[in-house]
Amino acid sequence: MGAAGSMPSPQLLEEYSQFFRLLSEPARLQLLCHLKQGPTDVATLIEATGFSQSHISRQLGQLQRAGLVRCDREGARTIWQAEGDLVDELCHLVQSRLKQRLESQLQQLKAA
Amino acid sequence: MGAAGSMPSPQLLEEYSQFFRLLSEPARLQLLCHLKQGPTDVATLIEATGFSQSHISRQLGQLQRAGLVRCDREGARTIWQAEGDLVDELCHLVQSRLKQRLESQLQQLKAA
DNA sequence: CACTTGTATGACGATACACGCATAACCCCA
DNA sequence: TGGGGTTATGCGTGTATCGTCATACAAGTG
Repeated sequence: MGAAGSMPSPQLLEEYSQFFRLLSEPARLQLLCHLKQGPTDVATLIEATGFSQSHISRQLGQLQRAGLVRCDREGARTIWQAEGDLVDELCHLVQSRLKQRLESQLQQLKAA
Repeated sequence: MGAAGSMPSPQLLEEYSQFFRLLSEPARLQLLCHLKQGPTDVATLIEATGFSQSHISRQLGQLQRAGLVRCDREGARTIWQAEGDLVDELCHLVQSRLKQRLESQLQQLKAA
């Protein structure tokens, strides 16, 4: 979405939106956060989140296809871990924005 | 989602996901891109995108509530414009990731 | 090989949301 | 104040996706 004059192609817009859609689900963000703490097996994720096993498996699958997560089979178990800092950076930017916005609203209230 | 040890609160995760959900719709990204070109009235957006008037009105409403867009009433018409560079930065990060990922896959193919 | 444990997947109900149509609310100008 | 143009909203429909249950698949152990 660069400067004026350049419109991203529909395909690129589609890819952007698909990526953001991945992060639009609290369950997936929660799983990513847990994996940020370090490699984790599924049993731990189940206990930590309360989600069903099948649900977790599906969400991890989606995150894996997007390259946000990877897994190593350790015997029968599967150990999952987050891959890359992209999501952290995105969340950090969004958090700054949210903070800034709330402060702005606070100023509005004070002025009134 | 900072470093190991800090888990965002469920409320914060919810806010993140709601924000990303906004960007998970190609129609909204497309509207944002058009508004990046400069302040635009709704008729132009209708012609540029082919969406119905009601659809555009709803999407702009959502973007406005999130502070990504603002409008000035110019007589009967409403002129809309994008606000801030947050989405550009987010898209830039995602684009880098997508590029990097494709190149990696290309290397895999070359090696095989 | 049976058996246990751990993971992925098909089927399904419930829910959420995009998108258009019709219409209401709004704003300007005779 | 009434009429034409512009934007917002109630409603209906279609579709996608979450989340669960049941089940198939994989991997280790007796």
